[in-house]
Amino acid sequence: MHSFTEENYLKVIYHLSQADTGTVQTNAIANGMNTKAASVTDMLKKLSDKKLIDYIKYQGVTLTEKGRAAAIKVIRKHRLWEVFLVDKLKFRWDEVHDIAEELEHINSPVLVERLDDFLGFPKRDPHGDPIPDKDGNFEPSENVHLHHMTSGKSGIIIGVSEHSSPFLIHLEKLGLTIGVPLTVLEITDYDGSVELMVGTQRINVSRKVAEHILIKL
Amino acid sequence: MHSFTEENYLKVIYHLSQADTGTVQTNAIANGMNTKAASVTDMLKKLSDKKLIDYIKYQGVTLTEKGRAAAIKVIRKHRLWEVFLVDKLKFRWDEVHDIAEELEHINSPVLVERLDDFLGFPKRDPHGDPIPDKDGNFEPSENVHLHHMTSGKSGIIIGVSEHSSPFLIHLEKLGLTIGVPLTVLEITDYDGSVELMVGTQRINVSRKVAEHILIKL
DNA sequence: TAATAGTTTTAGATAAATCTAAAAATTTTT
DNA sequence: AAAAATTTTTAGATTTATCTAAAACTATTA
Ligand SMILES: [Mn+2]
Ligand SMILES: [Mn+2]
Ligand SMILES: [Mn+2]
Ligand SMILES: [Mn+2]
Repeated sequence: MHSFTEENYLKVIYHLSQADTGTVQTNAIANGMNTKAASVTDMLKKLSDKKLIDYIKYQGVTLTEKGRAAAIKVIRKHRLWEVFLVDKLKFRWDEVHDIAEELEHINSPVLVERLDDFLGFPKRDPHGDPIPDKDGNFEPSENVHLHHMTSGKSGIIIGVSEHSSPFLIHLEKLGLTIGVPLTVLEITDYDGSVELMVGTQRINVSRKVAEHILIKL
Repeated sequence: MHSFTEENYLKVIYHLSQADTGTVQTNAIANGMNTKAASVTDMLKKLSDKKLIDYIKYQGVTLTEKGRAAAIKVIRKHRLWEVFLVDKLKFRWDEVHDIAEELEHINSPVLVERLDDFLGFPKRDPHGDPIPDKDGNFEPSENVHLHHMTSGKSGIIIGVSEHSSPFLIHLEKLGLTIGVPLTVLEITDYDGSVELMVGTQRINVSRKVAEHILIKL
């Protein structure tokens, strides 16, 4: 089995390789892991020895099929536990990420399958992220980030790409939760902030916020 | 917070100090932790520095109030998760111990309270062990081990003091599960095995098995 | 293309938890 | 109360994951 640390590295590498295509850089991983580049290099050698990543010195890394499968297993667990916490234990969507960061490392394949069954095989977690099935398959969401939309376009909020409590509480205050329909009035040239119509309300969100809201057109 | 390892040491020390009174010996801990006496000595120094145990070289250890409270928190989590696995996820009682060994280290006080609520504040786990409440209180069971009973006495099975899958599956085969009423016919002098009446069935269990069955008179 | 800036790797240390082998202390037996 | 047996502790290594500082490499800019 893989250590907690190895699993967290794999998850960070997976998410970075989703964000932009191409190889993942040492510094980006260090940032994602809240650690130093030197520590990352040490771990990259280890993950490479285990055939979880393809690694060429100075050239960045990509996940192997084995590494990708391992990363997706962890992500599946994370998202299933988040559903459990919200649906069954009545946590709010902004409270569950940190607990799921711990629960995602529990190692029992049968537990994951039983949990999935107990939850009714949910397709998405409380933040709108797709939940991989037991074979690792999921519909890669065709969603667009709010800051990439253009004036006049409409859609509904399908998810968020940041899970921190302050961010989610902020969204809630603005009434911007999953399932809410909206129309983009304008993307401001000056600061990139987005002017929205939500129901009868006119709302302005900063570019920083818009970058973490996912819209289904 | 305490590391997983520290928590496991505290739990082992707690259980050993329940088993027989007086101080707990280094070798007993080493046995319980599947480690070597030298490693235990190292850890005892660390736990002593943290004021979790009272430790005098060569004289064994006892838990401080702080140490006892920490141990009981872990035990509470272990037993609540076992109830979750059996009641909600439909695991058998012999399948849950190892998974609970991992789940017991998840660190979120609010999660434990929500879980307790979700499960309906159970008083006992699937093996009949009492579940400490959020303040650490529980009724210390006044039960007697089967091998300490005498001929003619009756009672019902209230719990088991071993949680391994082979043992529990063996009990299940004999029909000796929690809640079953029985009468002791004889404690054999020769090998300590116990002759039982369970319903209309006459059953013989070895001393080794009898040592791990708890009876409420 | 040569200097500069930025990124990544190596070298060497540290902290946690473990180990083996040997020394020290305690308990049991004669 | 010695001697023997057992238990416990120390000394010194090892493994994993981390760090800082310096060296090596790559990319950018002039
Ligand atoms: Mn999350
Ligand atoms: Mn994690
Ligand atoms: Mn158990
Ligand atoms: Mn444990």
